[in-house]
This record gives sequence, C-alpha cells and structure tokens, in this order.
Amino acid sequence: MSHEIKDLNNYHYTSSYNHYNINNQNMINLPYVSGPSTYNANMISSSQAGFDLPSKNLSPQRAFELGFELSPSSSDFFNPSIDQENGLYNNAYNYNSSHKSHEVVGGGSATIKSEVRVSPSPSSSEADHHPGDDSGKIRKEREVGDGGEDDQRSQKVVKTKKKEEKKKEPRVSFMTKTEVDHLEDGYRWRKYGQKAVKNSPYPRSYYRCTTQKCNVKKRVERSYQDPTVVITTYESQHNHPIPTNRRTAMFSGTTASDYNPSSSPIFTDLIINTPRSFSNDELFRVPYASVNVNPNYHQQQHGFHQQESEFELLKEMFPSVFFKQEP
DNA sequence: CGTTTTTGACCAGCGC
DNA sequence: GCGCTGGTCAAAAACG
Repeated sequence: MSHEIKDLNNYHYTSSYNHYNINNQNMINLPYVSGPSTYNANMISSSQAGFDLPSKNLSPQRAFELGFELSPSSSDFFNPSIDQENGLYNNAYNYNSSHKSHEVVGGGSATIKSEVRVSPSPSSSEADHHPGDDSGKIRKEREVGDGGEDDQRSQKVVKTKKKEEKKKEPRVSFMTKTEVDHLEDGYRWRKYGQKAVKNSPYPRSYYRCTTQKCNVKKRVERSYQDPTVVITTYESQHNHPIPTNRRTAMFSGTTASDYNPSSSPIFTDLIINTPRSFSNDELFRVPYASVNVNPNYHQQQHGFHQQESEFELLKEMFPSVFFKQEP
C-alpha cells in the first residue's frame, strides 16, 4: 500500500515506506520491523524498532538508548525526524484523541511508525530559514539608534551575526494526530502571533516559552492535507526544567548549568505523574519505529558527539517522551 | 489585576 | 522595485 498521507509545506510522509520528508530533501527509507498492532509496553524494544542505520555512530541500540524509548503517556504515535543537515529535528507524534485504535496517520494499517532522519550541515532549507525571527529586534534597534553610518554598519554586523546564530538553532517538528491544536508538553507557553499559512486553510500559531531567559519558541499548525494532524515545531532548547508550578513558570530562575533532567527528582516525578491534558484516558502505544538517515550524511563533519548532543537536546526538549522512569 | 490571547501592523528575505 | 510570505511586535480584549 502506498497511500501518501503527508505532504504539507515540504513535509512528506508515505505510509508504505514510512517516508517522512522535509524540505524536499531526499531521505532514504530504512526497513523497519512491523510490530504488533497493539503496544502496551512503555517502550519499544530495539528489535521492534527495526533500526537500520548506515552510520555506525548511531546504532540501533544507540538510537534506542538515546531516546526512542517512548512513553505511553506521550502519544499514540511518535514520529521523530532529526535533520542534522539543517540543524533541524523533525518529529511527529500522533495520538488519537477520539479512538483507542492505533490509527496510523493516513496509513490504514494497524501499526504506528516512527522514523528519525539524521542529515548533516546547517542551513539552506526553507524550514530552517526564518527571516522574521529577528525582525522585531532589528526594528527596535533601528528605532532606538540615530541611523548614522556607523550604526548601520554595526547593525549589519549584528544582523549577520544573528543570522549565523539563527542557523544553528536546532528545531524539532512533531506531527501529531490530535484534535487539540496546542498540545500540553509540560512547559508554559505564551502565544505571540498567528499567521495564515500559504496553501493552507489553517493558521499557524507562534508560541514562546514564558520562562524568563528561555527563548524557546514553537509553531503550531494543522496539516491542510490531514486536518487531524497538527505539526508542532520547537526551536532552541529550554534552559530550565519543566515548571513544577505552572503559575510560577515565568519566575523560574534555574539555569542551564543547574539543570540536570536525568537527575532531577522533580523532573522525573513530573514525567511519570503529570497527566497530559490531551491524553484523557488514552493509553499511548507505539508499535515500532524506524530510523532514517540522510545518505549524504558526512560522518567526518558531524560525528558521534553531535548526534549525541542532538539526541540529548531532543530529550531535553521532550522529556515527557524520553525520560520515562523504569518501574 | 495580572496574565494570556487576539489581531492588525510592521519588517526582512526572497523571487520575479 | 515590487509583491508575496513568514515571523514578530504590541495594543486591546479576554480571561481567571
């Protein structure tokens, strides 16, 4: 069956090949091992995951250890994709809010698929291009400054610098099968904008983490091809734990250096006990996952440490998925 | 009354 | 240069 289920603004997903393509870049589709149609365990085993990676640095075992250990409290469907080429992570995790069946997004099979794309070198893709990210700041600077030649020059330098910095911002996209637009992920977000998206009847919403000094942003948009799917894109990483008291989130003063999610009892407790608002009484099941790796991946330039750090980043961004405490 | 959401305006980047 | 698009700002409204 080759029913194509996703092709939204450069997102591409085919159920037959577990193909999840972003920004029209090529992906290879790696074989995966079909799992049971129902998966009640708290994680996927490496055999179920069916990882088959060309890169020795990201072994199936390693990928599994690094994060593809999915909590049933996270979603019914989890589809992560890491775009190393663009410093872009892409994930989709879907859950079915109205049924307990394990509906694949557009797939028609009783299995849920997941994949990770790892590709090298930052930038150039559309998804990684955010011209407007610093537009506001630039505007402010312009308003404050006197517009002199030196100012203009220095602004150019600042702009270039910011642009370069921007390119390195890692981004993670999730595709989530849900009726809820804004999924609860434990962090506190403030909406700062909404825009109509080209070729889509659904608007894109922009959120910022409300914690002070945390500049994590996320965009939420609904797939125009499959309105039941919500695409959530995270940018940057939280430098603080999940706020224990949501009302005090913006006053959290925890620094990145203080923050050790794996050793934080509070954090762990949250992962285990915090109910997801979108989950209702759902049991989240992930039958299996596969990992896709960009064939152009250059190991020399982006070795194990980067992959590891990216997975670590992924884990930090989605602790509820990655840090599930073993019984 | 503090916080969040809404929404129109603005800006930058890009393609033509 | 112009128009389109994505992203952000910020005032007003809504919310709790």
